[in-house]
Amino acid sequence: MMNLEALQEKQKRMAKLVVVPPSGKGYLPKDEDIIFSLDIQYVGEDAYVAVDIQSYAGRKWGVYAAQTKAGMEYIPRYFCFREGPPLAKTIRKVIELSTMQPSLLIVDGHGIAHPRKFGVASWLGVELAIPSIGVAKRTLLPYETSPALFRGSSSPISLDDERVGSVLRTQDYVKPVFVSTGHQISLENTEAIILKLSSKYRVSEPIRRADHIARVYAKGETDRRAIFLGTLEE
DNA sequence: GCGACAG
DNA sequence: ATCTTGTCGC
Ligand SMILES: [Mg+2]
Repeated sequence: MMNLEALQEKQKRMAKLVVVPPSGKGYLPKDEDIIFSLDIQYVGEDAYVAVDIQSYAGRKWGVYAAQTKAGMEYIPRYFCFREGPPLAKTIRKVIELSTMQPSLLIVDGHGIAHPRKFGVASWLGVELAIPSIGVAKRTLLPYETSPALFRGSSSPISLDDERVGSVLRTQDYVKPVFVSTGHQISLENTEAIILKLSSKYRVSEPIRRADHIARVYAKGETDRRAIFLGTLEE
């Protein structure tokens, strides 16, 4: 196991570096901007990472996948230290090999909707100095009101009276997802982007593609729609 | 002290 | 996240 008190201090320290713009400010997507959407599947401590690449307008550039190691064991609230390192390592490699520079990262987990305002999306955004969004399927913080039952409805998630995220309904009558700023993007734009990308299902299309490829790779299989990079060393 | 707790 | 069989629905 690890020293959780030290990791907690690291989160508090790094959380001060997170940039949370007010509505109307921060990163604003343009049609040709590149979005990296990430997911990981695990086999023990082996992490099978997938990076979906598409433009904001929807042009698909493909999916890359690589195998590396989890940062540490999974402990709720310390998830950034498990999934952050393998994501960062894979993203650096994909940028190098693809020549594509992401303007935005979409992460399967929370941003600042976290007890110390430092979820994995924030960790990754700060680490790479790239705007990031956190989208989770379950919340870590309690919330008062549920959003209306229609696609696009949202309600607040707060921490000590500070707005840190939203419960967002991405499909009519379907369970909502939980979105928050990761780094350098407003909650308003975060909601708009996730809603736009979740046109068919509860989970956004690019995250679904990343999830699928990571799953295929973890099973030792392959898929012609993706580029498999093998094991990342160091 | 006990249970909950993103993926 | 993973473990697992069937089942419902497009
Ligand atoms: Mg995931």
